[in-house]
Amino acid sequence: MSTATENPAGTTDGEPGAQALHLRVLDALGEAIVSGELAPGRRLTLDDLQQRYNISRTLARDTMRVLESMNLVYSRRRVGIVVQDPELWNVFDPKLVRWRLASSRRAEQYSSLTELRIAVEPIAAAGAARRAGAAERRQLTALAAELRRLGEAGELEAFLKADIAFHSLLLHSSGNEMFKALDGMVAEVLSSRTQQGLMPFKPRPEALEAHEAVAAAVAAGDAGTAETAMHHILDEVRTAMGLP
Amino acid sequence: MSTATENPAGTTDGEPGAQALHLRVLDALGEAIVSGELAPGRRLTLDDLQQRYNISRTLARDTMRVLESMNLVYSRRRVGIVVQDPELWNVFDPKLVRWRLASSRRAEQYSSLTELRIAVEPIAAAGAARRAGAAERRQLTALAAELRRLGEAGELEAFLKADIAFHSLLLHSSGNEMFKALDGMVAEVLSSRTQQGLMPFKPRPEALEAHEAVAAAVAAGDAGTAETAMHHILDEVRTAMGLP
DNA sequence: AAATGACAAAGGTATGACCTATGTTACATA
DNA sequence: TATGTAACATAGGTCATACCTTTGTCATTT
Repeated sequence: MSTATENPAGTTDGEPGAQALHLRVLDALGEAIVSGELAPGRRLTLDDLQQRYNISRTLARDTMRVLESMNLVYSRRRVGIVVQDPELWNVFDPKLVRWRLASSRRAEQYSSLTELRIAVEPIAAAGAARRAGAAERRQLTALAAELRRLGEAGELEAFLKADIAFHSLLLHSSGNEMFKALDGMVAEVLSSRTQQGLMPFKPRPEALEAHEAVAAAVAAGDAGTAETAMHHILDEVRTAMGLP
Repeated sequence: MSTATENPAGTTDGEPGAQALHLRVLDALGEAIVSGELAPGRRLTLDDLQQRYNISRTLARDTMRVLESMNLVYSRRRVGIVVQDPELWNVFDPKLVRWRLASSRRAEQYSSLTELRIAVEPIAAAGAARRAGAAERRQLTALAAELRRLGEAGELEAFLKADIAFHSLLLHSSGNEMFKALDGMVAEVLSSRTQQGLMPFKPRPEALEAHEAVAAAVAAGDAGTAETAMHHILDEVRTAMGLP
């Protein structure tokens, strides 16, 4: 086995420009850890990785370093690479969230994310009411109107898209860089609700009103009202998901 | 320059077991990017890194991979390593937070974190009221009592330590893994308040009462009250920091 | 039983080579 | 002149190998 001629990393090798090798290995290993296939405390060596994925030491090290930087593993001389306790993982890393959503533990990840939404989005709405730019306020109002139109027409797919745009824009208008960084995760949660049939055929009128209320409050610069209205939206979500 | 004999990475070489080389390089580069010394769009090459820090290509690549996984840079063939726009950074990565707190932009990082606390901690308190274990409830109550004692005695350092323990335990009792992961950042914010003299000589009585109220509500399993009481604590913080 | 020292395993680091994608430039063509 | 195209050089991607350093482990000694 001089060079990696034998289809490294178990790729099906179908599409040409698939992905960089190190990313595929990273994803594979990350998913293995997150799924519990490689349990906490499990010890690996660079040699294991090289053989398991048929890669060079360079790539094994690259992958390990990234995993280490996410606190999924740590490495010690003479010991090897050890899978960390989940308590220590950087659970805000988008890669990790993605892996968990793809695993059998997806339900837990969703409820964590939903609770995070419940916490953050009202404050983000208040922040937007204080700090959003004029264009953002206009766009938010427009999106709320579009949500009503699409919702009443029962166009669920388009509704989802607009809903994601609404919540994402709100986070971006909040003026808090950490809130902005949550937009991908919120989009993920919203998509999944629709895909898993957790959405009613038509959005409830209360939800439509609440979105309009948020947009109006943000447009008016009324932080308190924006926060409360966003709370109403999330109460909808909470009950829809059967949370307390 | 055959091997790295000339004091690589600019270490002062004083303490023997300082740190792994790759971590020092990572910190140095991360801080350089975060501080703006390496502005977004700035292009580097692996060769640059090797020379700048007097390291081998192996380490330059390791460092780059980690930075890439944090979205601080991206790398493209024939182009090099490009510093990303701050909008795209993984701002929840603890390393990044640490670098920013050490930079001249620390104030922005603090206000982002504080707003995040304002959002998360009340919901975490509510979660704790629902899901905390018996031992956690007892310990929270004990910590609230200790906070009163230390606060009234004016022992600021011990108070800070207990305060951190209180908020950290609350996050850990919330039953939400993502909230748990914020404990280090909350501790950081709390420490800084005291160090920067933003704390009154003695904690305000209202703050002490609010901590006791949170503990009592969690102990009683009263989620709504716990959430509200935590809001009061954070209102204190908000006004102390001069936020709206 | 405890301290000590030899040994070996595994990551840490350094080099050098070759592969491959891709920006750039120059040239040829319409 | 504008445009498509082919050659070229650059810089990361990947691999292989070698040596250093730390640190578990185990046998030896006291």
